[in-house]
Amino acid sequence: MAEPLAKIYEPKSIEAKASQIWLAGNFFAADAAAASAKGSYTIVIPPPNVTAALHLGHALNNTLQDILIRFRRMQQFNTLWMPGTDHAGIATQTVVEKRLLAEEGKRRTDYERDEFVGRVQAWKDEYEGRILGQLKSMGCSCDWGRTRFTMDEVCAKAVRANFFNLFKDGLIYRGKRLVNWDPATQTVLADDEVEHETVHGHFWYLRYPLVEPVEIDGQIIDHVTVATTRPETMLGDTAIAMNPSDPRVALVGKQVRLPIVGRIIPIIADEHVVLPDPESEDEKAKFSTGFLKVTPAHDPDDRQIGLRHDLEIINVMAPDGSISDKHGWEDAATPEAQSLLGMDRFEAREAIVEWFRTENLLEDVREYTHEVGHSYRSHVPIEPYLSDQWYIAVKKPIDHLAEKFGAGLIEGTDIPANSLAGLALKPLLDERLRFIPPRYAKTYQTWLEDLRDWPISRQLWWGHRIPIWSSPNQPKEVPQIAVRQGTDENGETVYYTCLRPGCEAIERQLEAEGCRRDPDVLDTWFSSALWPFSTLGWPDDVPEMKAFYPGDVLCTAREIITLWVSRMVMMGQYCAGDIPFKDVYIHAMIQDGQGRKMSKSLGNGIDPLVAIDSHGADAMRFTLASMTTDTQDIRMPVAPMELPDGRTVNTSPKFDIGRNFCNKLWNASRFAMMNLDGADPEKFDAEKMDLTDKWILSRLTRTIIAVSEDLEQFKYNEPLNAIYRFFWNDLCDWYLEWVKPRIQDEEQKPIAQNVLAFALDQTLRLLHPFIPFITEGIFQNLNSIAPVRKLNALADAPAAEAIIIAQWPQAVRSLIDEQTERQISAVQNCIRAIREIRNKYNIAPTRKLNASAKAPQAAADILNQNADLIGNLAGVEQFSAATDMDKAADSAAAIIEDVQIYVHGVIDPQAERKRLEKKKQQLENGIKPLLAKLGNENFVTRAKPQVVEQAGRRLKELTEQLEAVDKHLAEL
RNA sequence: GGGCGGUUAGCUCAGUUGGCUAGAGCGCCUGCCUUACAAGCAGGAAGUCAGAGGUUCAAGUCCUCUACCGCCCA
Repeated sequence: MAEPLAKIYEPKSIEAKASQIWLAGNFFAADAAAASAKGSYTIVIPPPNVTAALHLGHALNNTLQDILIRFRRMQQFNTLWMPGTDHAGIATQTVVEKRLLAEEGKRRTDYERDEFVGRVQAWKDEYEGRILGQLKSMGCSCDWGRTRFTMDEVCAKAVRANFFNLFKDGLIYRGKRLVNWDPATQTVLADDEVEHETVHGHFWYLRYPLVEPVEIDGQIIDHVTVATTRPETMLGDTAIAMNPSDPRVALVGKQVRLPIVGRIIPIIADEHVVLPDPESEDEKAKFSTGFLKVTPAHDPDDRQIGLRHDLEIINVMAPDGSISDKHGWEDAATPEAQSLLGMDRFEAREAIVEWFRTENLLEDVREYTHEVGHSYRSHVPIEPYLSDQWYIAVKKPIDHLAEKFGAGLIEGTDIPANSLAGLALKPLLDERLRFIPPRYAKTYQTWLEDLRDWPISRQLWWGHRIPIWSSPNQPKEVPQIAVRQGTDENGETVYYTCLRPGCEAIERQLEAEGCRRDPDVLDTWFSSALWPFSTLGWPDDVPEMKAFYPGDVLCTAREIITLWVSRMVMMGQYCAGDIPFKDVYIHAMIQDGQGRKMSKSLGNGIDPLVAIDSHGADAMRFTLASMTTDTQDIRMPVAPMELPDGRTVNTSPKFDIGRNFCNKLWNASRFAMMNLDGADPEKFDAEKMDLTDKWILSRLTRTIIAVSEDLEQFKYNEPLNAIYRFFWNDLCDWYLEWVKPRIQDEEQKPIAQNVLAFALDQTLRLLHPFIPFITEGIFQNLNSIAPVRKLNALADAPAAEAIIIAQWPQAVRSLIDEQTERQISAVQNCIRAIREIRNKYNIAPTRKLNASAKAPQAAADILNQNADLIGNLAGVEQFSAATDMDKAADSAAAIIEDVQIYVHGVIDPQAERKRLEKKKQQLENGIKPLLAKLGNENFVTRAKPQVVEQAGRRLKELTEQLEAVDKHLAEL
């Protein structure tokens, strides 16, 4: 026999107790060999970054996943929730670099590569531990024994295998492109790692002198004026472009002497140049001078112009964004140019503008607001930078996949069905991949349709090192390697060799032969893309792949749809031959009370562990789930609160919702169990159930149906609301109150006990996915007090050693009893009416009253039959109803539908008049629109007949009630 | 610039295929420490459904436009 429930609900102790039970039972573990008639159900966790501890958004994300996995586990699927963390290349390296600089004053380059990686590894170990600890505190029922990390051996093997396959299929290539360069972290970024921010900047109008003045329409022109937002790039200008339809087109072919540098550059004609038009709505035309400085090394558009006109490419910056003549700028000969070397790009901007001003070559400065790309990690402006990078060809057909996935372009796109982009797009179009809510499918589709090749190399030290060795000499081909020929930065022939995983001997041999391994690492998303199967052991032939792949649902935030979801689908198809999940559930973003993102810098974040300390893990989960609808934001007011241990920390008063609910559940369960002593299922007789028993079982059944259907559809707020209403408003407010006297009655007791035990059991099971700890704790006690919960042949709650593996409630539809529900509803209305009168007349709760009711025969019968129910909850001693009941002169009256309730001996004419006048007003308000409707011939002839009939019936009812009210008023 | 959300009670939000008097929690007001629960119980007040127009017998719900707030993408 377990201890009875503690008097006070204490989340901490119940959390510890439940965790212990789950751990001891090994209930989270998934067995690839297990047979389940239902099949398997798999979720892979979106691996949190090891950059930092989890925030409330993660708490939401993982709560929702845990709800799904616990629901399916109770439905007896073979469930796997795969946990793990992500190495988050650039993000983690950046935070560690910042910390090293702050704490030790050292930069990355002050360390050897291995040493630095070791420091990041230490950070990772610390945060991985914290993150997994947070997840466990939240109650996440992940299979912890399978915990993976994107850079561990198992995942690394998958990365190597996939890279090799892509390379062998010719999908990985070396390309020289203008990349999104982050000068702060000194790495290339993919397009979607660039954030566009509005910047209040300027257009500077710079005069470039012509080598020889030109006469156009009698005017001598000795210079052209270019408008630029980035004057510092002028050092790398290699042409001036103008639109061929510009009236000054005679200038084409002339030459300009580039200020500061002295470089002689041509004026060329290119359609790209926007003609000036000060009146134009188009910003570009408004600010344009008609002359465009062309800097192919530092601007994507200029790069295109440069390619069209075969212009020289002069890179004037070092990788850190400072002005440099060491990276492709060879004519920095003038003292002015020399003086700029080494300056940061923004310092150089100022210096150059100042130079133009002093030289009287600065024609104008105009304010200009525009969007500028910034690094999503370092937040510095992106520098378009020409460099060699590894790319994945996303729209290239893959011949050997044509048979499986089809070939040719997907209709309406330029995407071959058997290209990587096609592999990701097709399942959506075929409706095999589904987004919830559906609107997010568009984000996914548009992104894939506009996709460009994916740059995968990153100039970082923290990540999967690119498995390519290069050499000027062609290596000997063996089956474990793939070789491609290319040209290096200097145009020399180079052989790129890629190796399968597990060929360390060959690697050493290649290096001994002088092959150099690529120093770069892979984009983090390259390994994340493999997560749904790398974690299971792909590419090895393991039982886990057969048992748990493809998975079922991915649960994530919308910002990650393009970065991650798309790439998982792509690689799932390419590597494992199938999509990694059927459903993508996109949940809301958590904001603070003012609708701002939670962030460290604003100090408005909430640590899940703090919420657990302040309110309990179940309370946090309850609140998060109850706020989850399909909207895209959740506002969570943030307020500091003092914890028992003295810390003042951010939490949210919103968690009160969950805590109050848990407290209620605790107390109601405690009360129920206090009364379940000696409960014996053998003594249950369905024939002896009273109206309240049948009613609560009917309500319970409806709740089971609703909750099950809602969870199938990834709804969270609705099922929780349904249980809330059932548990609090039906079970606690009414059934428990009605049970109290029955427990004292030996005849009634066995019936009430069994129904109560069953209802409590089912309520706990329905709640378990949402609030696992408290339900487990109570369930254990219930197992001791009433080990068998069943209602003979009517319904069964199969026993289980723990609720986490208990069978999900089965709806017995025959228990739904509409007549009973209507009858109880009439009884409740009667009770409420009497309570209202008690309240209005300020009658002490202890004072017993007499009451009567005038009602139609059927209603009168019900009320008479259930007079004790009314008596118990309304404090009424004598009650009787009849069709011809007279209203005693000293009684207060209430009119509810076709029933009139009289409460005797309490009349206060003034108060009574007030009440009745109010009721009259309400009735008139209801009657008015009905009269208008029914007086409208269009309504009567065109609305559905049952609607018209209903309105007529309603009008009759309300009119009768109004007559009754008038009668009572007259009698006062 | 393209796309997507939101605007309903003081606050935070529900509201399905258009159809009885638009709901909940918190807060507020009144009365209760009633032997499960004051983190509670009983009762109550509170809404021009952002604005304008349209479709319809009927619009919080469908359509168009406007305003404000926010997100994603370029």
